[in-house]
Amino acid sequence: MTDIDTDNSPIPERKRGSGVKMVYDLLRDEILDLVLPPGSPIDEVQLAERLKMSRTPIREALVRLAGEGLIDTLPNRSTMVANIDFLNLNPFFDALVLMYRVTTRLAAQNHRPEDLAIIRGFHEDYAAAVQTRDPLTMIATNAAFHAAIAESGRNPYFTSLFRRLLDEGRRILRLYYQSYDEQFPQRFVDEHAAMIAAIAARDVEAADRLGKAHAEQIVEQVQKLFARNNKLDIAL
Amino acid sequence: MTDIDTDNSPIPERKRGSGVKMVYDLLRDEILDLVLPPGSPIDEVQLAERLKMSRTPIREALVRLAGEGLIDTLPNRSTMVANIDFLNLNPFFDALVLMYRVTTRLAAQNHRPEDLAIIRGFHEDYAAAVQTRDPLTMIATNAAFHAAIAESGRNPYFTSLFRRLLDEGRRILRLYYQSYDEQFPQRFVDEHAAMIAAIAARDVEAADRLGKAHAEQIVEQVQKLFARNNKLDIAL
DNA sequence: TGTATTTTTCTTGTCGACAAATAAAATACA
DNA sequence: TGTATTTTATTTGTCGACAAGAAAAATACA
Repeated sequence: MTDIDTDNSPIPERKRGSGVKMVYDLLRDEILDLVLPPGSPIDEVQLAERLKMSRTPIREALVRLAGEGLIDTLPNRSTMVANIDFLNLNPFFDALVLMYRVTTRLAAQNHRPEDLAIIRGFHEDYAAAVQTRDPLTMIATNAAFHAAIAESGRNPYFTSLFRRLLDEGRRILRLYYQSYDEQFPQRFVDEHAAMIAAIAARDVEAADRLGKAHAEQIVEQVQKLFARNNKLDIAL
Repeated sequence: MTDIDTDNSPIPERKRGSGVKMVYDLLRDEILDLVLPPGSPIDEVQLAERLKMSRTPIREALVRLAGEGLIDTLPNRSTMVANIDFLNLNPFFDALVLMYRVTTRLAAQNHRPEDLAIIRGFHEDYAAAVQTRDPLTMIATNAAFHAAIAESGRNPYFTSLFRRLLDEGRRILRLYYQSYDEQFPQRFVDEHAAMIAAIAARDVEAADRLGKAHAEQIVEQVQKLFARNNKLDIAL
């Protein structure tokens, strides 16, 4: 009964063609929620046994994840969850701030009425998650909120880069919420509301400004956190 | 003797692990050079026979190409070369201009001495291609030149998006050079030289300005071309 | 002749197996 | 005891095969 393998899954049958997507979604979530921390080895055979499928669909999912930079594959050797370069997050921050600006700006320009309903939906989900103080849900709904804004801007190139950055951000924020008190999320709720207002009013400049401020505020907080942690590490 | 299949390839042996990359590189080149035009069907079995390998590595290459948006995969049905939305290139142009600016700017900021040699190398390759009036090489070396600038800026997020845009640009420019006279490339050579100078001088603002002007100039030309073509199409 | 239904063909998604490449363990040797 | 070499074990990359879905062809029916 001390069996680690939890194979009482009641779904032995699976639709044709859903295999890759299933593995992809599962691994992606586990990576972004740090269930699989950076550097974790990923064993194809083990996964195949756990999900009761052959290695072929699993490999294809891994190829896709590697393309998105979520895992690293050493030729002929192991594959593992991609590491985060905490020592130099600047490229990440630069890209994040710019994409916050651009996507919010484009949303103000190009959104359609039906987009606002979706955006407001995620906004409320995030507010609810802040109330219940559930970090994982907070992080995920925050990312979904901004991804929805980007979608309404209707530039697939920006959207896909922004999605990738938000994904990476989920992993970084996960550490943030683990070690920092959670007073900021409420402020984010207010800022989100202001962004929605600017988008709805089609005020491009205001949207740009708010997106930039929102992003820089997040960056600043994360940088402050890491600066403190680094000092602690050195002190030890 | 009227056999279409050209299977007198003198390389029956192939190193382990090189299969996927080989297929990926081959298909990528053929797609970007429009040897496989947008909408072309891609048959796994046919490819497997041509390259004398099983379908497994081919499928993995296809998954990767799909992740980069170069092919579209219909579930349980065919997979084909991704189409280009000529009717609305604005998202592409917006992203392209911004990335030209950002990458050139970052290059001026973050490049190292050894980067300049690489950049100048591609610059000369491009100038040479202009002399010989070889469109395919012009397009490819132009993309390589700007990709090298992006690399020297050292922001992998921007670099990968820019690479994707340059790839897409290769396909679009391919049509440009097919139907337009080729007097512009020489002007591009001069603009490239100016960009290199600004980067070498670490003049961030000048680099930004030149990158923007260069990009907008290209966009303008392509738009002019398509406007003319559209009118012709309507006239017919 | 035109439409609906069945049959056939073709392509894809998945599987289990095998061999090459690498890492780990075991052994030999100084 | 420590290093070099062989042996074993593990894991990956590739293969050929098969069945599910969808498209095309063939047939039935009006």
